Amino acid sequence: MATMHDVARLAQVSVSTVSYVLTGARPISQATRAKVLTAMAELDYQPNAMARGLASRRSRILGLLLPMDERGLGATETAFVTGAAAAASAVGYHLVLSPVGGGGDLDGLRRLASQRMFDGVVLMEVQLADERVTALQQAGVPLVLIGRTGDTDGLSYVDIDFAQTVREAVAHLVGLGHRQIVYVNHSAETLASGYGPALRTRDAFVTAMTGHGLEPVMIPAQDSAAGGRAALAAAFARTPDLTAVLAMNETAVFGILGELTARGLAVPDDVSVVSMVTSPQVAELATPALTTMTSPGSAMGRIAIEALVRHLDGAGDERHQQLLPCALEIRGSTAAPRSRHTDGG
Amino acid sequence: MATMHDVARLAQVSVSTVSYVLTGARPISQATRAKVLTAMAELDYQPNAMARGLASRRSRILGLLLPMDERGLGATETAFVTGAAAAASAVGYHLVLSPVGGGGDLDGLRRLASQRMFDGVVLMEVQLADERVTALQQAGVPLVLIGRTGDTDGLSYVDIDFAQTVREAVAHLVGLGHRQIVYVNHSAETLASGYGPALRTRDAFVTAMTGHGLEPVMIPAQDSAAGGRAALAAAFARTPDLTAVLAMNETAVFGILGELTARGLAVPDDVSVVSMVTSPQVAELATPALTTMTSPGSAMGRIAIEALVRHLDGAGDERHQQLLPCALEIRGSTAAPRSRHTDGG
DNA sequence: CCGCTTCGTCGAACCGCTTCGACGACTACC
DNA sequence: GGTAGTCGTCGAAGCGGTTCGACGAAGCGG
Repeated sequence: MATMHDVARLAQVSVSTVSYVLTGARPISQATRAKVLTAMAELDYQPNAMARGLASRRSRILGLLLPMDERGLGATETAFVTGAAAAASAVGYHLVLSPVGGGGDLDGLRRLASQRMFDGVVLMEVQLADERVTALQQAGVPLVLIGRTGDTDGLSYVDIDFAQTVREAVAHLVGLGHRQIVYVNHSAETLASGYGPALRTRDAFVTAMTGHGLEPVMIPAQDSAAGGRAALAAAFARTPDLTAVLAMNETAVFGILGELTARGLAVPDDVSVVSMVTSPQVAELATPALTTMTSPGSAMGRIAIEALVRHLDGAGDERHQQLLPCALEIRGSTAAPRSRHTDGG
Repeated sequence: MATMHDVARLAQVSVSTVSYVLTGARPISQATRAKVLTAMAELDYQPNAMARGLASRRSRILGLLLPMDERGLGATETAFVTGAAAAASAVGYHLVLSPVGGGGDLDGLRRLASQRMFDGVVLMEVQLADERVTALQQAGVPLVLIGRTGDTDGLSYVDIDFAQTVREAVAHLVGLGHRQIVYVNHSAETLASGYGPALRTRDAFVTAMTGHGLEPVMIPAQDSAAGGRAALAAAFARTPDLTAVLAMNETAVFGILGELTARGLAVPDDVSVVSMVTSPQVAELATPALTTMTSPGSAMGRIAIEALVRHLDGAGDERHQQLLPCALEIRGSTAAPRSRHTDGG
């Protein structure tokens, strides 16, 4: 491995000159620059990342903190992670995937932050009240959240615009003529734990339905196919003439579809289904393919990283707060309701 | 941020003594150790990762090189990545997710390797003939492959035992009484490009079927639901009385299921389906849930990292070569064939 | 009681880069 | 033509650790 000294010697200049050629921190004449560049090429020189990081106090490494308690990432999260990795790589940063124990491991987090390995971090799966955020802030690490806390004062975040997403989804169904729409949310425990997406979509659903003069019927469901089945059964018990299901639960939605088929109901002729915050790949797995509110997973990853890097490179300490809506993608699982009951109620 | 000097001053010892307390490279008396530890606690000292990396020439960072050309990772790859991240974190290493341009970007790879940022790397999606492997070897980076090249001499790798996996899958179907089994593989282009899993399962399928005295019928399919549909149509054209499908293509298998339903055929009563190298989460999305050869994604990630770290920490330069079979998990998509043709040919 | 190890600690030399102050050589302006 | 800036370059001092050689104090066999 050639070092800067080797390059300097070969080019007959000082080390600092080599450094300035590399960083552009000071002007260098064309002639000198050429000499140095030639020497670098000849020696196949690559700057040592650790040395650079130590001297400049910038590691050019970003941390992606993800909770590891869950049983694996969903398609949306995966898209987010790869989008973030690609974006980081594109701007010359490295991205460390750092699984952190869910919640309890605050000390571990602080230790991580104090090692000065990360120039900044992206924190995933933020809860409404999240002590990790304050821990990280106190450690002085530049921070971008995915999701957001209740109080976002002085914080940078990127999140899904759940209100807008739900509004559009409901508008789509109502526009098709649906009146009996049931919302299948995450489980009651998840709601109770303060999981932002579940709470925000719940509120948004109530608002949207009420706005259309309709009754907001909501059913919780476990994150599993069985949970979806059970939820659909519960939905029919409560609203026998439902014609549409809005689901917030990638896993449960397939159970819903299965249960629908088992009951001899066709999608979309008897019941329309919209799956929210869902990736196209998953949507295509169903037959018919699911109409979804497509999650901007990869874009969110990119935007989060770009915001973080902008904050690091630029001197400004502006906060980046952005909400991204999910895009309605109409596939085969939604249609006008078959006029079973023309006007009853 | 307190430094080692601060700790040394407070504990009234030299910096090197503090270092020895930390690394254990030399014996330190109980009394001194206690003084140092107390000082560290008082100052809330955390060693600087960059400085340590520079001085020790060990960054404690591992690279996970994944091709970024594809449209996102599947569930199996995701499990692999998270498994690797968890394993790295457990042994005190960091894991950098490094998307590298597929194939052509050899120079970028070399540059990456020369930066000495990674103590070692895990290379995913290895092709049968993969120049990235030699590039990395020449750069002198400790390396573990996921998948394997044609010639694995002197290389460490972890891969799926495709031969064993296919043998078990076929045995399962044959054991149920199936005789007309069609194998749906990846696309012809993928085969032609030298994609190991596709080639190895192809060969294994021929061997397994021939071993049972059966004819190995194989159909390629694009990696999409539509591809699965087309493949199934082709399969029926070629083998009208097929009773079982063995699929090597997580995406296509859902198209196959859809097409089966469209043709009025029930799973598993009319046609049994086994999906290979598939995660349980995906299996549960289908109705009925798919019988799979479950991919050991997370375990592979863990094993790869552990092998790499063992190689780094231990002095030994033994190679780690390991094949992991997929486990047969019987769910609802396989059953004995309905005796449509009792014995016909 | 002497010479030899072993133990515990220190000081100093790096690791390979960035960055600051200094300085000679020009250019520019009055 | 003297003074004041720029420009281009150099030397040296870090950045915060690790690690090696050295050395005094014990411990030990003869």
